[in-house]
Amino acid sequence: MNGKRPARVTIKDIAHEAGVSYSTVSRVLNHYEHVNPVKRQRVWSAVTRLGYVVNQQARSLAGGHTRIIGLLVPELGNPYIGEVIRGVDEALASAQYDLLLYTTHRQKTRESTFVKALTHGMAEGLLLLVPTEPQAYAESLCQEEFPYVVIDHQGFDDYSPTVIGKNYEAAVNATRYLIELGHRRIGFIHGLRHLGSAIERFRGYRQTLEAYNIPFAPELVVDGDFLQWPGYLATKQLLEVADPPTAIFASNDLSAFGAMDAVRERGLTIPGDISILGFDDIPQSASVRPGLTTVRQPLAEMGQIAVRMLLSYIENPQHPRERIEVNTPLIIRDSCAPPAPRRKA
Amino acid sequence: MNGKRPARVTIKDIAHEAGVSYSTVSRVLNHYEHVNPVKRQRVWSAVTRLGYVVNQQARSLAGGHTRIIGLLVPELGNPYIGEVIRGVDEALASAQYDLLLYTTHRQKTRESTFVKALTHGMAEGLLLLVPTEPQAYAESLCQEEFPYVVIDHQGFDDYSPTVIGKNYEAAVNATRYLIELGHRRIGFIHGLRHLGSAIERFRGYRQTLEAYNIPFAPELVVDGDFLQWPGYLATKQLLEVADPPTAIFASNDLSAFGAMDAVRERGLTIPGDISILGFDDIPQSASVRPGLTTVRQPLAEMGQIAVRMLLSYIENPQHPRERIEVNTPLIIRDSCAPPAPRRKA
DNA sequence: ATGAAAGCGCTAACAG
DNA sequence: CTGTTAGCGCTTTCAT
Repeated sequence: MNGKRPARVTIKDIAHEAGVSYSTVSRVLNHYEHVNPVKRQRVWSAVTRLGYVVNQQARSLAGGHTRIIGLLVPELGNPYIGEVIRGVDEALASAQYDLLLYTTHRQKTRESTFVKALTHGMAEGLLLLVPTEPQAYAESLCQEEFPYVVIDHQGFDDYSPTVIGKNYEAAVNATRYLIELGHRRIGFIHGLRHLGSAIERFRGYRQTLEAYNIPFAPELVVDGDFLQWPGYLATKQLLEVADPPTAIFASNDLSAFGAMDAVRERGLTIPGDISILGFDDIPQSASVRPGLTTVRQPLAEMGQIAVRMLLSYIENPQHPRERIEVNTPLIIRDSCAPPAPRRKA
Repeated sequence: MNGKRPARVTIKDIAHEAGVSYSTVSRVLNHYEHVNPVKRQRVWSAVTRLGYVVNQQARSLAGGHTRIIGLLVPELGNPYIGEVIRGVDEALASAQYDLLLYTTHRQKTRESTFVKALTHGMAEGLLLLVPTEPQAYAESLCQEEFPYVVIDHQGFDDYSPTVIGKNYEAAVNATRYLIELGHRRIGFIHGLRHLGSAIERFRGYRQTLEAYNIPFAPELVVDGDFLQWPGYLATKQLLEVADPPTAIFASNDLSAFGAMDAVRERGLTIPGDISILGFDDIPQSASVRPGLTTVRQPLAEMGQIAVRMLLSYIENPQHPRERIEVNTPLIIRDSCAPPAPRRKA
C-alpha cells in the first residue's frame, strides 16, 4: 500500500552477503566490541557494496535509539525563533541527531498532542521553545523521566530543565539606560501577556521607573504581542497620548520595528524625536536604519545550550536537571539618544 | 536501554479493555468502514480512557503510513529559507503531516545520506529545497517511485517534479526597469555560481543589456554568494571600478542588503547616488530603509504548492508529475531612481 | 565470539 | 463483520 517496496536492502541481505549471521551484522552495526575483526570487515564491505541503510523504525521498535529529537516551536515566521532553531540544528547535527519539528501555533491541544506522539516512540528527547502551557505535560514528562529542556520559558515550576535569558535584569538595564539618557516619559510595548518573559520585562521596566521616582503611567503601556504590526498599532496609540513618550521600550525587536514604522509615518525622526529600544537582537536589528539599540539574547547559543543539556540527560538519565541563565547585555546602536529639548507648553 | 518504558499503552491493552480483538482495534484506529458501531464506540472510549497513542515506528514498520515528510534545506540562517519552510509547515499541518527537517549545509554527502535515510522508512515523501546536487539521487528517487518535489531548483533533468519562480523573465524585467530608469552602467551581484537560479538571473540580466545595445561589462559582475557579507564585499569592489555603476542588481535581497551597507559606508545615498534592486522579497525588504525594490518570489506559497503536489503524489502514485512555475513580479519600492545627472568628466 | 529465537507494536491478508 | 496469524527490520537475551 505504500507504493515503494523495491527490494530494500535489509540486515538479512547483509548477513547473507557477508556469510555471517543476522545478529552479528547487528553487532557490527552497533559497534559491539567482541566481534571477529575479519567478520567485521566483511560486514562493512557488504554494507557499502549493497548500499544498506538502517531502518530507524525497526531499530527503535526493537528497543534501539532513534537519534531523533523533537522540537516544538510556536510558529516559524519569527526571526527570533529562526535563530534558536539554527542553534539547535547546528548542535544536533554535530551530535548526529535528527530534528523533528512541530509548530504548535500556540494551540494548547496541538502542543499536548505532539508531546504525546513524540514521547511515545518517535523521539528520544524533547525541546520546548516558549511553550504556551507546559503545565499540561511537563509534570508527566518529568515523572516518566522523559528527557526534555525548555527554552525561554519563565518556569512556573521548579523542576523543568530550562535555558533562559535574564529578562528582568535586562529590562532593568534597558530602562535605566533610557532614564539616564534623560527620558522621563518612557512608553512600553508589552509582549504576549501570558508569557513569563513578557511579564518579567514589564516588571523590570516598572520597578526601574519607581526606583528613579518616575511615576508609572498606565497610559504609556500598550500591547504589542511581540509582533511588528501590533507594535505599529500600539505605537500609534502611544503617540496620541497627551504628553507622549520621548522614548519607547519595546518588548522585542519585531514590535520595535513596528514602533519605528509608526514613528516615521508620523514624520518624526529616530532617535531625534523619539528613542526606540528593543529586545532580542535578531539579525536584522543590526542592519535596520538606524541600527536598533536592543537587549541581546544569544538566541542561537541558547539553542545550542539546550541541546547540550538534553543530550547529557539522554546519555545519562541520572544527570541532574539544570536551569541555565544566559547573559543578555544591552547592545547600544543608534536608535536611542537624549530627549529633544522640551518645546515648552 | 532507553530509560523510559513505563507501561506504554499498546493496542493490545485497548483490545483487552474494549473486549474486542487486536485487529479490530487497528481497524477502528485506521477508520475502517466495516466495524460494528458498538465495538467501534467501545474501542474509542478505551482509547481515551487509557490515553493510548499510536506508535508510529510500529505502524510504519508494519506497512502503515508514517505521515512524516522529510524536508531538506541547505541551511537555516537565511530568511528566504525560513519563509519557504513556513509555507511548507502550514500546508503540512493542515493535512496532518509531520515535518522532519534536515539541514545539509550544502554538503553533498549529507544530502545523499539524508535522502537515503528518509526514503528507507522514515518519510513518505521528500521535499528538496535548492538542492546542491540532486543528480546524485533524483534519478533513483524517480525510479523507486518515491514521492518527492524539488523547490526552486532549475532542473537539469526533465522528470523531477518542481515548483520554481520565473528566474529568467524576472531578471529581464528587473534589468529593463533599471535601464528604462536611465541606467547604463548596471552592476550585477551574482548568486552561488553552481545554482541554476543564479545562472538564469544572470542570463536575464545579460541578455537584456544586449537587447538594449548596452555593452556587457565583465568588470561590473561580481560574486555575492547569496549572502549579505559577500554582497557587501562585492559591492565595495564594484565601487572601485573606473566608471562605477549607477545601479546594482543583486541576485537576492540578502546580498542587496550587503550592497546597501557598502554604498552607505562610502557616503553615497540610495537611490540618490546609486539604485539597488534585489530578488526574493524576504519580509525585511519591506521594512528596511529605503524600502528595497525587488523581485518577489512567493516563498511561503511555493512551499505550500510543493506540499500540495507532494501529497497528491503520495495519495495517488499515478498522478502525473508536474513542474509549476510561479509568477515573480517586480515590487517597486524606494531603492531605485533615475541615475544622478552625470558630473561630466 | 556468534548463531538461534523471541519479541518490539502494528497492519494486512486470510479465514470464517 | 471479526478473530487469527504472519511478518515488517531490528535488538537482545540465551545458549553454545
